Amino acid sequence: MKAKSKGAKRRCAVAEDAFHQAQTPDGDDLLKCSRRKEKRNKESHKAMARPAKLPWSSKDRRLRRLESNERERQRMHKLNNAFQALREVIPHVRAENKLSKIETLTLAKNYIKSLTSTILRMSSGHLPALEEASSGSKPKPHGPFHQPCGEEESAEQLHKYAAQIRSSQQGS
DNA sequence: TAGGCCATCTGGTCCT
DNA sequence: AGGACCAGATGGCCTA
Repeated sequence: MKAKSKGAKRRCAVAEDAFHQAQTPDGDDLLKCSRRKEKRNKESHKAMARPAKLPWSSKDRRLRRLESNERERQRMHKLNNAFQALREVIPHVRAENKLSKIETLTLAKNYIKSLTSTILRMSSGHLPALEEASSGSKPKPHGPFHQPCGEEESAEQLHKYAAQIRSSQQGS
């Protein structure tokens, strides 16, 4: 179990940091903020040879950076929500055994493949969607249904999926 | 203690 | 022009 409060704690720290920065008129002095910022400042001195054309003051830049950070946080939260939603629709995974992101993606991929194989087998390789596409206006060039998928591959995918589930359950 | 995973920050690039 | 997206860097937490 990962520390769930970490993000919030860090977020608070950062917000506080930003607050202090906003309070202090000395805009270029980021050294007091954190070791990370200190280090990054040092490293990026060369690269930070910013063109003088930037219209913003250092205070404005800071403000815009903070706004960007917040947007990025929200974006990542949405991404994580999507990951969570994905975790919840992958069957046979115990709730307390939270899948990592990479596990979620890999498991989902194999699950989709196995379902696709099963569907193809059950429909003898003739899916309505496929027929529509072939006779209709716009054939879809991409997608799992267009991958040749025989019995062996189907079994292999199912086996792969089952093995992953087993290993993820044993790993707890 | 090393390694895995994660959240966050950051600057660059793409897109609208 | 400004927001979205991306990838790299960093540091914290947890586990073997």
